[in-house]
Amino acid sequence: MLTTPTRSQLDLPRCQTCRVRGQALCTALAGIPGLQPHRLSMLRRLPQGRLLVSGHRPMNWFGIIVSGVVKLMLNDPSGRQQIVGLQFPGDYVGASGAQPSTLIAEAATRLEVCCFPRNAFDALVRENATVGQAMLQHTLSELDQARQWMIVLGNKSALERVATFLLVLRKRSAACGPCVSGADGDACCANTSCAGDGKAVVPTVPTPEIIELPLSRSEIAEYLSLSLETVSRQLKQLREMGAVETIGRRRIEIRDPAALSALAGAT
Amino acid sequence: MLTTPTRSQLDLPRCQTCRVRGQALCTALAGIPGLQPHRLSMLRRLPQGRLLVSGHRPMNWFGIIVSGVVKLMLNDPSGRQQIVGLQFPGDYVGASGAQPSTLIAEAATRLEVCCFPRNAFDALVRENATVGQAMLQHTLSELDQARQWMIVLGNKSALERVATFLLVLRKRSAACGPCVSGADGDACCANTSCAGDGKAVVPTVPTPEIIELPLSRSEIAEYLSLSLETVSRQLKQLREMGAVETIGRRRIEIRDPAALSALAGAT
DNA sequence: CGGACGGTTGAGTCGTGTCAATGACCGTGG
DNA sequence: CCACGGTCATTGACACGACTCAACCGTCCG
Repeated sequence: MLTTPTRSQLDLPRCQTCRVRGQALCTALAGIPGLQPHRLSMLRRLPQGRLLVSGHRPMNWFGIIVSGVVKLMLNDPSGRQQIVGLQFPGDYVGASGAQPSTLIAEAATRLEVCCFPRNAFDALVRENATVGQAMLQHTLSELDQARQWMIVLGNKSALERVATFLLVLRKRSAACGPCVSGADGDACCANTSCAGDGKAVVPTVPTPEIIELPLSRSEIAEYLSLSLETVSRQLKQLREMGAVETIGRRRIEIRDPAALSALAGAT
Repeated sequence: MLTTPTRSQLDLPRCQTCRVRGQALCTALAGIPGLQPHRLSMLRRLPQGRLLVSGHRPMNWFGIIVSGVVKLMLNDPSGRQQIVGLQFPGDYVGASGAQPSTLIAEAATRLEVCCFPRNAFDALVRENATVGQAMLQHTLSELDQARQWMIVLGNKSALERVATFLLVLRKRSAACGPCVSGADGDACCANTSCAGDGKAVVPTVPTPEIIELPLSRSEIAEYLSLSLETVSRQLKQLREMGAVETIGRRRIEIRDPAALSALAGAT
């Protein structure tokens, strides 16, 4: 009880300051006697567009996303590609299922990933029930999310989908910082401040919230199963309704979260 | 090495003849020294329509489906319900994620479930890495399936969805018997024998394949995110195209699997 | 025999996709 | 620094697929 926290204080310098150190998996790893996760893992920086998993050749590493966003894509047999999920900081990459699916994971933005050699990680899972537990919990919660998303794809209108998407981004950004490319990290902070240029002082405007879009319009369309034209139109409508404001191509100010939430059809 | 198989031969009478004994989880459980799964679990028979999980009150047991089909439903905030997944023999019920979601599991047909007391099962997972492994593998593969289904909901036309649905049923029925209510159990066996043979023989008209529908039209509609009228129309079209034949309300003969597969847009 | 339920079929509307043109942004090179 | 091109995003006109509303039919069960 005394030794374990003390050791991690002294021996895990990178983990110490890591933005996702609260992750259950990290905790589990840190709890393994004699293991120093930061010695086993490697922090890799990857450019936007880099393929992380491409189905056929399985990765030889397992990663925890530290910053950035990963898009998971599946090949529609009819040629088109569909984005079936986004992975944010704290999520995993490379926990492939049994049968190698055609799943493709690609960096939607610049990325920092904490990578473990696959063999070593698999061994950890095999030998430490708590690590396996953490993996299982996380996977179950991803499954939940995937099923929630089915409702979005199945029952929601175009406007609701776009609103829902923005709310998801908002939630994830709040959880772990804007997690997006931009020029560099501090741009995010700068944005938050500069956004409040005091346009007409409306009663219902608290601190302006700005979220970075990790996806282009056409990627958003692929994620929401809409045409990119429709995405554009719905954004326009949200703008006209005063729920959001677009700032350039990759930035959106949420002016009225409550209205957005209502338009999303709850969730 | 000698004792273990011998003991299971002698001590696991119900597991011995169980249709889903090939399940990885069952194998893992059987491999635990000193454990006799059939002593720990209980085979429960449940009527169609029975609620297994209803979100708020978590189940106090974990189950492996032996026969029958379970539908997983989620409450669309706008009131309607959506079926987000079907669980077939060999699948699990009650491995709830961390945060209690609003997921509802209901018996779509009459059901046989092999039930373990939750506390005992959780303890098994906690203490036996192989059991946790099996759970993780299964959950990962469910996640894969859920993502595949997103393509169905997102990109496919009504006709393609219905065709896909029938093919999914066909596949699962082939894997473990028709798994459906009907009058009583032996109807299943009869079908299984039909389905098994015939491949070798004729190209165009093999042995007629009959699958039992575990869902009503309106349930199929909920699953495919279509209106029930549209489901009906698409079935009609499949009939007119000669791909299938409907037999009463809950039975379908697949006349041309290849055509059906083509109409489903592969998968 | 007659409800009641689940399923089928039809007519009309609306939302979203498609096709096509215009406009804004961004990096490049002069 | 500004002009340039390409890419990405926006906007418009139109068509089609699926939903809605509504009537009808068959089957099961009392």
